[in-house]
Amino acid sequence: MMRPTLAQNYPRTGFPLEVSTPLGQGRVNQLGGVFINGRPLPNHIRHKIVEMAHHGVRPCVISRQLRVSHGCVSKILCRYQETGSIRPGAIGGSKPKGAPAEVEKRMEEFKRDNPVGSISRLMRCKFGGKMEEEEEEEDDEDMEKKESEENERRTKHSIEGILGDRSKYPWHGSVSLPSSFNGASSSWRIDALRLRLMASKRRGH
DNA sequence: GACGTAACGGTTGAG
DNA sequence: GACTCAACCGTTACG
Repeated sequence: MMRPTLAQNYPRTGFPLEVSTPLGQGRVNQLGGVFINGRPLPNHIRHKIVEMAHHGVRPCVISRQLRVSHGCVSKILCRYQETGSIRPGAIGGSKPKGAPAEVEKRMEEFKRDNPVGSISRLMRCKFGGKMEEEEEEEDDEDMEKKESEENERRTKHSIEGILGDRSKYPWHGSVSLPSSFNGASSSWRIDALRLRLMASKRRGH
């Protein structure tokens, strides 16, 4: 798919309006929402997106209401369909160089026995021990704790700090997976391909 | 107008 | 402690 040059997107700074917060981290998207480039949306926003979708609110409405780009709404909902989790993936770090042989063997066996769908989801069911929703709820509390700790530690990097008033988003609770949710998207796999391409370019191939 | 997707720059953290 | 690399993020714009 074609894409305009970055200069078209972000003529001057390489990004849209920067929000003049004391933190100097926030940026404003086209919908007027505040975001931190490279950082996940706050958990309660992600929750809200999923819940609204669950209630039949259309993605475009969610996008406008929460002032989150529709691409992001789409991504979050697709991820939710795929994994059953609203949480962002683990950012940063490196994968272990190699899984222990036993683990690899088990994964192979598991793949053979379950030749469909997302292995990760199956793995979660098999080894995670908890049901998705239950896990999600507990994780939320955990996340909330972690978030506030995180905020104290480094408010500078938190969109919560920029958005400030969390009481604006009183919504909190568990979300059940709509049965109509089915299917998958592969949009973010492109990133992996892209990086591979970049790496091979760097190596001169 | 709504939606899915591609391409991008940025952030993060293990190694 | 500084650096690299590969994972993720949310954005915009195209189709």
